[in-house]
Amino acid sequence: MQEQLTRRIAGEIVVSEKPGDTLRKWREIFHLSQKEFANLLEVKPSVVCDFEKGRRASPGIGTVRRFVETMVDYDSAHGGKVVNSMSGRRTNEAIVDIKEFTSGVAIENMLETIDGEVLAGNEELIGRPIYGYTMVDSLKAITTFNAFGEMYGWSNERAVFFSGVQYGRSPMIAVRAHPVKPRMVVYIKPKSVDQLAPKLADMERVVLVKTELDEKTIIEKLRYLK
Amino acid sequence: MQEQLTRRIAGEIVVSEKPGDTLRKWREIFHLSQKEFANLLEVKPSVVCDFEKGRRASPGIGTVRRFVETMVDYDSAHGGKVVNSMSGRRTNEAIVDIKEFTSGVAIENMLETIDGEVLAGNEELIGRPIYGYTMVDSLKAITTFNAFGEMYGWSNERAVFFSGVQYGRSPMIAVRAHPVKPRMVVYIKPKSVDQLAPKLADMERVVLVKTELDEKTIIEKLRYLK
DNA sequence: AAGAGAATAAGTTAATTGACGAATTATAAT
DNA sequence: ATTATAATTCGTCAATTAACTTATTCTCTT
Repeated sequence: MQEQLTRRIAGEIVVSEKPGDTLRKWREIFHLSQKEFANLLEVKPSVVCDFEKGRRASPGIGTVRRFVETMVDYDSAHGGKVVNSMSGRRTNEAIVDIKEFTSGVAIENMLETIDGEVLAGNEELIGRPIYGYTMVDSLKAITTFNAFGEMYGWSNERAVFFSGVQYGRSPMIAVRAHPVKPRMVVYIKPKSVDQLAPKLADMERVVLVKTELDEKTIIEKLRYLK
Repeated sequence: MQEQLTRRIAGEIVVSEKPGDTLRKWREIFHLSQKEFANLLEVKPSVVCDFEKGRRASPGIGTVRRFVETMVDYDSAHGGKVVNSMSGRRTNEAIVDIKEFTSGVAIENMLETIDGEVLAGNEELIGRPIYGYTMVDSLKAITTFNAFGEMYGWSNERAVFFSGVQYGRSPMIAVRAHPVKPRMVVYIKPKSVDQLAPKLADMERVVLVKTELDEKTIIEKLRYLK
């Protein structure tokens, strides 16, 4: 949550026409005076002012990061009023885990890691890199309206893990129906796999895989993958 | 959409442990070689490498911005494969408009701009600043499951405009029910306003306002407010 | 095994940042 | 009106960035 917000603010500052104004806006949202803020940062107030007033037109990302993190951390340490007020959003119980890698991971690599059996997908598809994954509970994902949009993290070049799979049909149908497609779909301990599933996977050029590892183990193993 | 993605990537780079890796990740997602990317940026390939390899530990935000915008613009200009693939999310038809200001706007200011009549809220509440607004269609917002979480932009210190208001009760009840509260609620041309609404507003310390301007006019006027 | 393209490394220079402190100008609050 | 307190301006200077060039090392593909 904090991380999310930190990224968000940082992004806004970087892209902003007037980074200084944006920084100030956030300082004010956090109810900090320049002086207080400067104290937290262990710099002089004039430094804060220089940034806000744009004398420092293109601060380094280190500086931006420090500034933003300081605000967010400060707030968190004081009850997280602001941070929490931003968090009444985007928690979907269907999503068990969602993560981005810092760099690409070849699908083959992930296959090994999760001990996966390929149900659909050729050499070429398996060679492609993915940049993150999402793990969802199938039943909840289907009943929780809107879950499929939220499934995709920041890149759709990712793997989607489904747990609680019965026949393995619905998840692929959902993938087919949704405009955004993942590169890889993994069924976690499916009861069975309907023959339609691999067909749909082929049509969508998605690698379909099943694994007998359980959710926890998978998350654990993936933690150390990039 | 582009803007969104640009901010997102920029934020990720700034906060990243290894900004260079993150930059590279995105360059790869956009399917650009260092050389191609360097050409687009009109710099030498070694410059790209310098960043990716972290020789530039804390690049200026101007640089980051240029890099990210170049990738995103390039993609957009070539069919927007990547940009569009990220966009299968977060489109809620209930939301008519949503915007963040670059700096705080006093509620009083906004009142003038939209020619609003105060139904609830004292001096103190009216003096507070807001940092953005969201305009929603009441009916859709209520029928579209989950809309109330999405209503809040990046700060909840904002105004929420409701159009299509019948009795003006439901919107305030929704506000009351939701954990995150806006600072200001505006009814656009309400048919009537139930007496319960201002009571709820008082309880929540929210400024409740009605205006007889229509949606378009409001959006137009707000465009020039900060 | 050779050769091409991509990626890294290293050396260099001008421009900018990051930070300070002192002086100045708002902005409240008694 | 007076006194704090907060915010801004600006000159200065060491440290860093941004960018170029050229040379070297990977990594494929044929």
